[in-house]
Amino acid sequence: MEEMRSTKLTIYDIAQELGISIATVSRALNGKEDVSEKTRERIFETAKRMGYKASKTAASLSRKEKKFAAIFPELIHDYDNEVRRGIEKAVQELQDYHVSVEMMTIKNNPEAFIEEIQTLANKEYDGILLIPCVGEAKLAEYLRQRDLGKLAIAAITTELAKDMRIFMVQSNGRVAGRMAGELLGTLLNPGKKVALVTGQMTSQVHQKTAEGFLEEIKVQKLDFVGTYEHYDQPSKAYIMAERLLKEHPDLDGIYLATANSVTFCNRLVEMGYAGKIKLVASDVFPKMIEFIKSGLVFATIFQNPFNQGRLATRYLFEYLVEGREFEEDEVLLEPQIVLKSNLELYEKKLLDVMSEDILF
Amino acid sequence: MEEMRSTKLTIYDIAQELGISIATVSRALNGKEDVSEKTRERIFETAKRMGYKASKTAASLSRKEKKFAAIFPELIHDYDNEVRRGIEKAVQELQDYHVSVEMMTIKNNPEAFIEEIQTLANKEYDGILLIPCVGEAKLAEYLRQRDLGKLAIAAITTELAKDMRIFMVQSNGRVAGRMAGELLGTLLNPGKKVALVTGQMTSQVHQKTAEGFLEEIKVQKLDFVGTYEHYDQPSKAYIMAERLLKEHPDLDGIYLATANSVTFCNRLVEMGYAGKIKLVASDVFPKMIEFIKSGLVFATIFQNPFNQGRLATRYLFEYLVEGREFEEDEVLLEPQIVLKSNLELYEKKLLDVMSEDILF
DNA sequence: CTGTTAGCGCTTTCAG
DNA sequence: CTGAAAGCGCTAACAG
Repeated sequence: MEEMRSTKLTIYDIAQELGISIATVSRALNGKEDVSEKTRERIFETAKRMGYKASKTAASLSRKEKKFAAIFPELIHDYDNEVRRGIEKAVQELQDYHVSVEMMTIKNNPEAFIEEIQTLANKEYDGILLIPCVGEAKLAEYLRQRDLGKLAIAAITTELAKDMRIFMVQSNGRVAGRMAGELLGTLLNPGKKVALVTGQMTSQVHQKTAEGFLEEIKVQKLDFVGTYEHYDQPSKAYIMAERLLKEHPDLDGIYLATANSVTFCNRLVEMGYAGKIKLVASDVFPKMIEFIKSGLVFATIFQNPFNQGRLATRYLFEYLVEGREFEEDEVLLEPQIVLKSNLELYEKKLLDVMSEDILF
Repeated sequence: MEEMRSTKLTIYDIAQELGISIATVSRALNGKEDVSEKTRERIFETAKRMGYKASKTAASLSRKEKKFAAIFPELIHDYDNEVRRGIEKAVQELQDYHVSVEMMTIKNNPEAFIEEIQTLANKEYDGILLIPCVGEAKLAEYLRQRDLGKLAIAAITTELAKDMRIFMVQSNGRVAGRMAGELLGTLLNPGKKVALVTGQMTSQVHQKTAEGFLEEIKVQKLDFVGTYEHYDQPSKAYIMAERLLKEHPDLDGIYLATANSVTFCNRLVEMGYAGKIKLVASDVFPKMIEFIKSGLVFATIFQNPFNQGRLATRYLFEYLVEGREFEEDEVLLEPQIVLKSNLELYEKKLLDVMSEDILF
């Protein structure tokens, strides 16, 4: 029978307790300059003692607008699109909290990205949401050399030095890899041959995914024949499918660890391997839905890009507005298994812009 | 480069446009009595035309508190506990929105429940969150006979007549059943014998789960030997395990569609069937985690009770405060597959009270 | 470094 | 049925 909300304690109360003005209390609590260290301490102490909880609603009613920008690369992938939808969802949820988020599309190279970021920093933006572009390593390097002022960067599956970002949101690659391994293990008897097909191993997520996969492959006692990288380029994927099957014509299973595997799959079908090789893939996008329906792909590991976008936006807000601290610099989302039997739920998700994942 | 937030349009603007007071606009927009049909219409029309969006933050700053209660049965299950945590999470998220949620624990029978509900209705509560008690059918019947005034009921996996509740939140039983069927199908060759073990088939969720399972079993060409109900009673579950294996000593797989299957599993192990029969189960709770780790259970279908509680609370709030309409009377959450390889994520979830599922 | 004051957008008495 | 006015809790100038 516990009450879950006490009668509201306000800055007014704590000001009164201390015999000072509410303005000072507000300043202190929000970490503004211009408050003596001594009173600041007293304020924090009493706030804590009295059990004060700030009202976000009241705050955002008077606060000046926080400006965010989300930077997307041109030539948007299904993945980016989902991230974008997630950000839009978060914006909608935050609409009463006095934040604006500008979506911008930039040339897909680190130079263009760094310039845009610099510009935003100068334009007094408060925070930016960074979606992966090619050449992440370079971007990270450029970033070090710039003065971004107080601009806060939230990375979505993008590698940056830890001190250059507030946090990074991404899928739990290691677990995703293990899941793929376990699924192939249940599909195939011990000793069967499996390969890993991926985009670029330079990326940390892909590396972790690969690690998890290899780990599990060992547990499942499958025979690992090698990793094949196609750098997310359709032409390479095409050729690579041929090479892989030439080198291992008796291959039994493949884990397609990158979302950009359509070309690869198509080539597989052309070569008559449909149904002969067990496939576990990554992500859910229109073409993948078809592959699963047709039975070409047995399962896919959903990495929830929508939630990646949504969470990143929300966390950035909490960091900037509520002063939330992030001990864990990496926020890992749980990958989910999608089979034919639950495919419809994800199919719906892609279509349904208003989908209620609840994140809230 | 679109701005995602326009400069705020307030009731003040629409009052001015119409040459009336903001009070009237507020009343009309909130569906209060005491506004002539004519002005109400004009107000709605202009609000729409001007693209007015109410500010929830401003509203909840002045609104009087909404009172909710969540009614739990005594002798709480793991399931209830998770639901409870979800509700608490939602309350925390809504803390600035001027709602209070009282958690109450009631004897586990429909009579006690109906009395409590009636009491709450008289005490001017605005809404209640209903967690399943035994004898749901009776509760539904009793409910019809009472005058609950304006009390809004949100059901969590509880069957009520549609006009007696605002909505019901539950897991997508049909899909869960299909998923279990597909998993058994990949584990077992066509023609193998499988059984369904469940709690009570009277409940709608269980029925749908069973339907989905049977449907998929057919697709997988497995041999279905029958449904076994143990009414969630440990003693029955114990005996039933024996009966099932006596009737089908050559059984190959079982889908344990109810969370209360620990006794059943234990008996299975005692009888020496561990490893001989493939098991797919339901939900994730401490004991189930052990079963999966040990390999006794291959997979379990997570039904996300935490999110059921969280969503229900949030939706009730949206209904009561924001006037949200629910075309879909049933809100179905997506079941998730938990294997050994991703178990750690769910294990963590159970422990981590503050887990960020985002739902939000 | 600190206090005063004017709102933010809305709901709710209290008077008509 | 409608309007005036007093806040809800907080922030942001503006004065000290």
